[in-house]
Amino acid sequence: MPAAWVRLLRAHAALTRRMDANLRNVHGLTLSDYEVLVQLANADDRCLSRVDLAERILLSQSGITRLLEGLERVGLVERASCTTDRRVVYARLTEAGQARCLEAAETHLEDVRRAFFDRFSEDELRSLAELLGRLPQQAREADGQ
Amino acid sequence: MPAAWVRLLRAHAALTRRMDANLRNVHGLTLSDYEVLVQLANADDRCLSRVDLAERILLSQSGITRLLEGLERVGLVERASCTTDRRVVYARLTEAGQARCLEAAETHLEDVRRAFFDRFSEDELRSLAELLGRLPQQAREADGQ
DNA sequence: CTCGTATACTTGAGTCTGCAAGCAGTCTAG
DNA sequence: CTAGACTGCTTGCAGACTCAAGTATACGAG
Repeated sequence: MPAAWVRLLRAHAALTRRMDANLRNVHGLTLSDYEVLVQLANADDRCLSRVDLAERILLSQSGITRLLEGLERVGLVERASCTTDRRVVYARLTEAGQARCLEAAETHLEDVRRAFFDRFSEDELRSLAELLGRLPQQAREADGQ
Repeated sequence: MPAAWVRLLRAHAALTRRMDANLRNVHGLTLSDYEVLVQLANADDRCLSRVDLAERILLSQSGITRLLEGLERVGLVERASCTTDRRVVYARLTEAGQARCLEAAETHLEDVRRAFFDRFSEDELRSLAELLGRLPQQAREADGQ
């Protein structure tokens, strides 16, 4: 029987491919694009700094810069400066971004439903989440080496 | 509480980064490189076709071709032709490849131990593996849509 | 105030990967 | 036997991501 680690690798590859392909085809968004939109949609003022974003979706800072470039170009996100620290450049979700995020969520949540809710009971889902939560969730050492 | 899906994404990102970095630093191998070596080491005759390899480590065929280019260049893997079907080009683990795979395994298994065995009991590990195994494990539709 | 260090972000260069197209070998229907 | 479909592999191109270096701003010690 393949070990948990191998299955995690495969499940990740299989799921992200499927979900990314669906988001692309239906909404013209990458899975990463979508993750950024969701993070912003859930943030205070729909506004987050590059650094925060990088931490939340586990991407390097330069990755975030370039990802946002694309989203800014198509008007889903806009730049906003911080009044108290001029180094930070907020990424703010626009109205269009909010709308697109909601549309894409339908597709994505349907994928998540098929992948998770259709295969597990509520208890199983809770326990899967609990177990996965014990694995490292951050790139940097701090959280559990 | 973050859902299972989010935790899976993060755990994957955190773990692969850590493990990939270790393999690179200590042995000059990518995590993908290592996975290929392991698959070959476990295969009959230490020999596998490109297609088989692609399926096993969930990479596209072109990805495999280029990955093997690198491993061939440094002599860890060699090409071998198939007597019954001249389309297939086997990738065969060399002695050097076998040796390198064993060395790298030490580093990698230590990482796996820290990430998994130190955090879960045997029962928990079994149940994590079982739950993960119910998620799609293949890119193509067939296995569970 | 100012120098040194730390932080937020951007940019350049390079790597890894996938998709689509192409080539070569295989198989099947007629 | 042969035309057409299929399979295994490689290649051109483009995209997404990282690392390292660079710029601008902030902040603490003296």
